[in-house]
This record gives sequence, C-alpha cells and structure tokens, in this order.
Amino acid sequence: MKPTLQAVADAVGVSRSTVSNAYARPDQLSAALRERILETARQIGYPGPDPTARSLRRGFVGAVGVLFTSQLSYAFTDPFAVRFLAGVATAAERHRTSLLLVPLPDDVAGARRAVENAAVDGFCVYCAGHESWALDAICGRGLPFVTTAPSADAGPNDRYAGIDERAAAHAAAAHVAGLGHRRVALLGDTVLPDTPAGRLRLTAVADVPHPTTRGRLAGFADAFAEVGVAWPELTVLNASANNRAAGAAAVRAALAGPTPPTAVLACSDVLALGVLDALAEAGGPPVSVTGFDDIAEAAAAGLTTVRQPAEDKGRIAAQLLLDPPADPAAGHVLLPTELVVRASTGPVPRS
Amino acid sequence: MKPTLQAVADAVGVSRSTVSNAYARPDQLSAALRERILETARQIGYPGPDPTARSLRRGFVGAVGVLFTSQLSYAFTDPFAVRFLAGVATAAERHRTSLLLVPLPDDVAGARRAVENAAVDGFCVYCAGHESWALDAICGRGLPFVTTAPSADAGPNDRYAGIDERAAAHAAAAHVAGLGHRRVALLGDTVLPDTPAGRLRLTAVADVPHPTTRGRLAGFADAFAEVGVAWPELTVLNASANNRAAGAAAVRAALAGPTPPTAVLACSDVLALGVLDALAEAGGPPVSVTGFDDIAEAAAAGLTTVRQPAEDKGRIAAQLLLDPPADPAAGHVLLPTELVVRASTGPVPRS
DNA sequence: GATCCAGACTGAATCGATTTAGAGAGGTGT
DNA sequence: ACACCTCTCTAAATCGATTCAGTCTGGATC
Repeated sequence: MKPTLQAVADAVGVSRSTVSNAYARPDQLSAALRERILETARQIGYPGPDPTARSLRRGFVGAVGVLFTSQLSYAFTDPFAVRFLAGVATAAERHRTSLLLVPLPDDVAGARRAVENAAVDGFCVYCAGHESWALDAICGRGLPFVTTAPSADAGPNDRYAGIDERAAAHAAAAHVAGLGHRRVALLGDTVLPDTPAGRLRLTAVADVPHPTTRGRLAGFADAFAEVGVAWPELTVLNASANNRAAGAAAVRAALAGPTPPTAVLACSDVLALGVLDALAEAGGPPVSVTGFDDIAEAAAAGLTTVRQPAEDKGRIAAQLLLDPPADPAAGHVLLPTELVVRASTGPVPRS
Repeated sequence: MKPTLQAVADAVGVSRSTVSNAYARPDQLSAALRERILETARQIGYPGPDPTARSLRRGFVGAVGVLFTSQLSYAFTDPFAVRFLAGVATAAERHRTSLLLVPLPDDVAGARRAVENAAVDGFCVYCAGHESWALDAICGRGLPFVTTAPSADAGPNDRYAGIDERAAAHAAAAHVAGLGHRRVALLGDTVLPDTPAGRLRLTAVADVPHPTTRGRLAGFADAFAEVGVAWPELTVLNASANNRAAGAAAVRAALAGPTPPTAVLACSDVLALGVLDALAEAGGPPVSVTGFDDIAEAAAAGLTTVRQPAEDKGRIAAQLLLDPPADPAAGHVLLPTELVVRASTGPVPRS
C-alpha cells in the first residue's frame, strides 16, 4: 500500500493540511518545516499528492480531451491530422496541460459514454462532422470546447478555429474552370453515410451531412456555376475513407467510363494523391487534379492544392480553449488559405 | 452547479448506492427502477458519474500516459514517433483506454512533477533515453510501465518492446563495409549532451549516454572492426536534433574537409535525409548514405536503411502494458529488423 | 407455521487530497 | 500593559462517487 499524505503527516507529526501546503503552497509554512516534510516524504516513499484526489478536490484536471472524427489510430495516419495535433501539442505545452486522446467506440451510445467518462477540463473537437451527440455530451457536462468549424447550432459563445471552406474550395475550382475544364468530378470521402464508393447521385449539396465536405463541394459548385456548369452536370464521387487507396478506388470507374472527367477536384490531398495513383496506373489522356490541405506529400507529387495552416489551426484551437478571449467575437478565428498551383493541373487536352 | 448523483437519488427517492448501481451494475436493481433513475437523471441534466470521483474511489483511471524523449510537439514532427503512436493508439482502442500525452518541461524537476501528477494507470515510455528520473518517478508511484528498450537497471519484471539495436546497425554497416568503404562517418543526434553539432571526439562508444544511439553506434563499429577499421579511425558526427536540417548541418563541415568520408551511416532516416540534402547541395563525388527506421520518405528518396516495425513496436508496447503476460519472459519482445538496400549506397568511387 | 432464501435496496465507511476559518505563539507600537 | 499584527499551523468540511455488509420483503419449501 502506497503511503498517503496522512502517513507523511503522522511521520512528521504535523497535520494533513500542513503537508498539503508543503506541496502546493510553500508560503504557508516555514521553509525549515517544509524541508523536513519533503525529506520525510522522500524517506517513506511518498510520491506526492495523488493526482486523482487532487483533481476531485480542486475541481479541475489539467488535461484537455481531443476528439477525432474517426478511429484514433486512423488520426495518426492522416498527415493533416498529425500536423493539427502538433499544433494542439504546442499550445498544450505552453499551458502545461496534458492531452487526453479518447478512442471512440463505433456505436454512438458507447462513444457518448466515452466522452462523458473522460477526465478532462474541456474538449478540442477535431472535426465538427461529429454528429451533435458529441457536442451534446460535452455541453451536458458543462465543459468548454472548441471546434474547427462553426457548429450548426452555434451559440454566440462557442469558439472555433477554421477556414472559409467554401471560399477556399472556390479558389481551386475557379482555377480549374479557368483552364477550360467543364467535365469535372468532385471527390469527397463519406459524402453520404453508408454509401458505396464511386459515383453518387446527389440532388443538392445541402444534403451532405459533413459540414467540411459540404462546404468544399459547395465552393467547387459555385465556381462552376459561374462559368455556366450547373450542379447536375457535375459528377460527385464518394470515397469510402479519407486515404490514398480509397481515393484511387473511388475514381477508377469514372476514369474508365465513356466520358471520363478532364479534371478531378478532391476534398483532401490524400484523396487527390489516390487519384494520381489511379491515373498513373490507368494511363490515358492527362486529367487535372486538385487536392486540399497542402500536406508535405503534395509538394513532392506536384499536386495543385489549397493550402491551409494545419499547425496554426491546432495551436489556435487549443489556445482558444485554454485561455478564452474576453471578447466572444475573438473566439471565431478564420485562418487564411492559399491556392498553390503545381503541375497536376493544366489546360484541357484537345481530343 | 451541476447535479450530482445525490441529486438524482433525492429526486427519485432512493439511496445514492442505488443510483450508482443503476450506472455501474444494472444487475443490482430491478430494470424498472433503473429505467426510472436514468430517466430522472436525464430530466435534471445529470451527465453520469463524475469521472474523477469514480477514478478516486475505484483506484484506477482508464488511461495510460505516453512519455516522449523530447518536446511533445516535436514528437508529431518525427515520422517514426508518429507511427509508434499509431500503434499505441491501436492497442488503446482495443482496450478502451485513453492516452494521456504529457508534455514535459525542460527542467528535470518540473518534468518529474509532470510525471507524478499525471492521472494514469501506467506509462508507455517511448524512449529509454529518459534519464532514470522518469522511470524512478513512475516506480515511485508504483505504476507499471513499458519501454522500447531494456532499461539499465532492468528488473526481471520490467517489460519492453524493442529491437536488437546493435545487431540491426551492424547489418547496415556490414553492407557498407562490404562495398569497400573504409573512411566513414557515423551520425547521431545528441551523441553527447551539450555538445555542438559536427565532429566529435569520442573515446569509447560506452560514453554515449543515450542507449539507442549507443547501441547503433556500437553496431556500426562492430562491422568496421571486423574489416580492420578500428574505432579511432571512424569519424563521429553529432547533430543538434533529430531532424533533417540538423542532419544536414552536422555533416556539412565533414564533407567540405580535406578527406571527406566516402560513406555516412546515420542513426535515423531523418538525419540521413538531411545528409542527402547536404550532398545534393554540395555536389562532389558520390557518398554512400544509410539511415535507420525506414520511414515513408526513405523509400521515395532511395535511402538504404534498416527497417523496423514502427506500428508494431507501439502496439506491442501498449499491449504489454495493458495486459501483462503471465510469464515475465514474455514481457521482453524483440522485433525483427531488416536491411533495405536502395540506391543511396554503392561502391567506393575510384579517386 | 416456521424456516430459509433470493432479490431489491440502503447505510456508512472510504478513496486521498484541498481549503476556509480560526487558534495559538511571538513580536511591535504606544 | 494592552491592543493589534503577523506567522505558523490545525480542525473539519468537502469534492462525488463506490462498495461491503446488512436489512427488509415476499415467496417457496418442508
């Protein structure tokens, strides 16, 4: 049985309070006694106040939870998520706060309980794609949180660090449209839930549940509408997951079809890289491809993409959580994005 | 003020115990009453038992700590560390256990307190390079832990998932020696603490404090000793950190010197990639380069390297922590490594 | 009809600390 | 010599749950 604070108190012959003060408030006792207490603690092997007991009494934990859209182990395979996390970690370091990565089971009930059982002071929600249950559960506990996009039922006090998805996507699409492309495919992951990979019949962008994907698709559509290509003329492709293989798989059938697109606009770089893989393996006339995020691999692959500041997003989100600005308006941060044109986009080939 | 379990008990007109049981032991009360309790809880907005209080009483937390050699934010920029983490996350998911990433301040005292204040059931220590204070602190709390290498003061009950560093490094060096290289440089990061980047005078490998680096340098040295190149004839280069730029910086002076090495053996892929950068920028005769880890970028760069299973390392380490094998011998896992020969190594050019 | 038992629920101790209000000792100013 | 501080340190309430050892009720058994 590990010694407790009580044991130290007994050994030194002082009260519990004094031992507690020796650790947490050195100014409350004489330096000599403090030293004696700490020395005795060392001798009997007391490792310092129990973190759990301390948290219970103090009412805060010193850790913030990080919630990911999908599997925790997946998050580490997504370059953008990793950079986001790096940013969060930077802010956490400054605040001497730990990060609790909470794995969420597949079922909503279990996931909800996981959120309810996390010992944290607040949550950093990587993606507002979480159906409202996550935010519900967090609010139910009265905990603060930040997201990476305005939430649907946004109170004026909620905070986020995100980008203007629609405008950013518009920039990429406008570039492609400017190159003359009119027969294009839009590629996203889990555009609609429980839908097979490949071409999707989507009446309206508004039907897409995931706000990020919805915003980007809307931005793509805006740009094409401006050049006279209406929504129904656009092909929407669904990938089963946000990774390279899924991107390749989703696009293959479309490329093999009778009227393949001359350009594919993807909602993320990893999907776009998958498209490049599929193109390389299929041969055929050149197809322009754009991605989103500008991860490291994008530069190497010559992928035209929309850059967003990944680390900043994480860092600022965590900062917003850890010391909330006095002015609620300052809780809504829009980060800059930039179209990065590389070799993967070019004019429509003459057929 | 959030409602407590007591409030629910009062509202329903039962005892605290019963409400507690409604959440944690459904078999201890009638289904009807349980439903009534849960419903009332919902009505008055009780979010379920407080995780902190529960942890205190139950004596366990449901989270394991992950400790990194250096800055937490750095860990996310190191591809190998990220893959390790992905493995840890996989095991954590299976056990429905959370991961607590604990940022460590620069000072040892502060770092020690950070370890002592972490609310976790055990620790996964990414690198035994942590001077013993970390393991001391963990043991002082009586918590279980696993490392990625046998620790110096290894009790028979400690657990680790690692590789045979020395043998693995030997393989790389033997390959380079077999190509005829005799004038070689060994490159590691923080080979000696508080030492500037560049060439290092190192009397014996045993002086290197970091066990991983020590093991790899020893393995390199073994292979060259076998072909008659003694330790003093080997150049040891020190990098200020484990990243690409530091690798490049560490090797520059040596390349510009009068008798540059014909091969550079690095203790990690990121350092080796830095060496390739420096070579590309310097021009000059070809220099063979080997790395260690086989991260994704290594393949793209054509880097000869020693592959080690990063995700497995993390996953197995976490498994060892989360459900310890009955047989203590099973707590020592050595993972396979493999020399991957690519274009970055070749015969010594005729001068 | 007495006994026994299973099921449903309660009481009270307990986990290990923090913190507020206040007690007692010793020193200062007038 | 008295009131008044300042310094140290203590007592006791408190944080919010879990759990062991019962108690009580109603039905089955012999």
